[in-house]
Amino acid sequence: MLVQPKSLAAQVEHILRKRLREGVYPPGARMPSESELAAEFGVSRATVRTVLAKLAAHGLVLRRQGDGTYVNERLSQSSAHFGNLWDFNCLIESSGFAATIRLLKREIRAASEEEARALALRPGAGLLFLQRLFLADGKPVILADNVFPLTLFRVPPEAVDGTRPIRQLLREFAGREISFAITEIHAVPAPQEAAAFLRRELGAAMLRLKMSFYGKDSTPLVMGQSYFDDQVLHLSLVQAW
Amino acid sequence: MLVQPKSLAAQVEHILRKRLREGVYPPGARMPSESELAAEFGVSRATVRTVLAKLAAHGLVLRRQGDGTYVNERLSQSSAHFGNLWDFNCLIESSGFAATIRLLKREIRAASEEEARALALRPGAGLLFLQRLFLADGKPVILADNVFPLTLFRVPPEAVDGTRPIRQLLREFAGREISFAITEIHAVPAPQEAAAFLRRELGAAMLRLKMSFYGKDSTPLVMGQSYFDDQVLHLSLVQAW
DNA sequence: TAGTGGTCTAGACCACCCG
DNA sequence: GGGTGGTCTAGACCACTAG
Repeated sequence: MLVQPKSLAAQVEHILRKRLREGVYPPGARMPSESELAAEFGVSRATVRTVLAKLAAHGLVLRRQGDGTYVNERLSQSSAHFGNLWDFNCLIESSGFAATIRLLKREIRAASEEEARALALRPGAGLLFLQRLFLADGKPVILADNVFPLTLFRVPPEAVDGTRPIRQLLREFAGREISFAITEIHAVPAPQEAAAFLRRELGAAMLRLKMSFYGKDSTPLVMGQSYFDDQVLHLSLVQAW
Repeated sequence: MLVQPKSLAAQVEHILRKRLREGVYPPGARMPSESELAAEFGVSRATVRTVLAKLAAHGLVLRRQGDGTYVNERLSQSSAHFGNLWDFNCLIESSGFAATIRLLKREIRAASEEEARALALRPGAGLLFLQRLFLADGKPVILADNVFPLTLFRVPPEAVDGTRPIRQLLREFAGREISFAITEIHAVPAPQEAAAFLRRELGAAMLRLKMSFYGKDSTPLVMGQSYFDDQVLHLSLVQAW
């Protein structure tokens, strides 16, 4: 039934997510039982269970002992499904817009004291600075500044494609995978630059996201500071327990 | 080794979280292997694995194939561990403050059209409205409005203790468990009421959180709108993959 | 009472990292 | 090579919900 490019569980998850997305299992509907799914895919019930547990943790489905697994019908309201808050491209696209990234600035400069501390570098170490504008259906929605340690890259920093999402950029040019991220969310009056690029009045209330991304070994990979126009793009999170 | 008040996995999780909290496994340290933990607790490796997977998903530990499981040392920076964003009491306490709730207003009124839609009621249905102020070490940090359908409660609405966290309140007075929540995060200029209670200037940039809580059967339980003073309390989220 | 999800086990094999 | 986490299985029993 299934071939093996990735794990069985990953394949099952991919198929189920696709069915949920395409409405094969419509919102509110009851899904097949664990045994039925296991039989259909030719895997053990345990494998199906790990997948369903993950989908439930992300709020896509609701499970009731003695009853069944149901498709969460309230997810249409929400954009950021737990794992795409950090990836603005995903966030924009899952809100139903077409996402594009425009590179505004690319500099190589020395790390400030704060940056050095956060990235576990010595002050003055080389950084690649990227300023980028994220557009949703052509409308500017996020202004993002990112700094990367130069030592991270396997290619000259000029070769780094600034129009890629961060995850891809790290994978492709640094051979690194993001393992976790810490995001701090603040409300601030729009500074001049953000107001200009996002077409808001100076001082208007805006969201500012300060993110740090780390690798598997807990190495700091990237820092970022972003201004987010929540009038166009809504920041909404699903949490499940 | 373990008695059975809850599931084995829940007990193991409780013990490991406690050890992490108390520094038995200090930040950055390598934890015992799955087999060692399984032997210590007298459970199968599979049971240990489900627990470690959960801790990893919440960002508490990092796992590396062929190497080991390590305590995430960057979590001290973060307050909201993606499971307590919705519970302001937890959020305040895990930021290191003492949390108290002050009940400002308690009303019984009819549902507006928007409220009725969101709570799946007919317009004009009875609601319990609570306005509450959350204090961190005595300083006001969150102003929260909540509306509950009156039909939810098993006791007269006057008997509902307005100084409890929402989860407890629903459990105790309605016999309901929260299954998931959807939170929308905006930056807005502080309205008069919020500015007054949170001691900020009128129009200052503030976070507004609009939350909806749902039960296992996807029933809407509560709606809330909260103003959050992010100058005292930081809103920071950990995400892991 | 039948069927569902919830829990747990024992064991197997693999992929990976390190010394 | 030895130990680690990653994957998967087959089967058992329990707790719960519905009809």
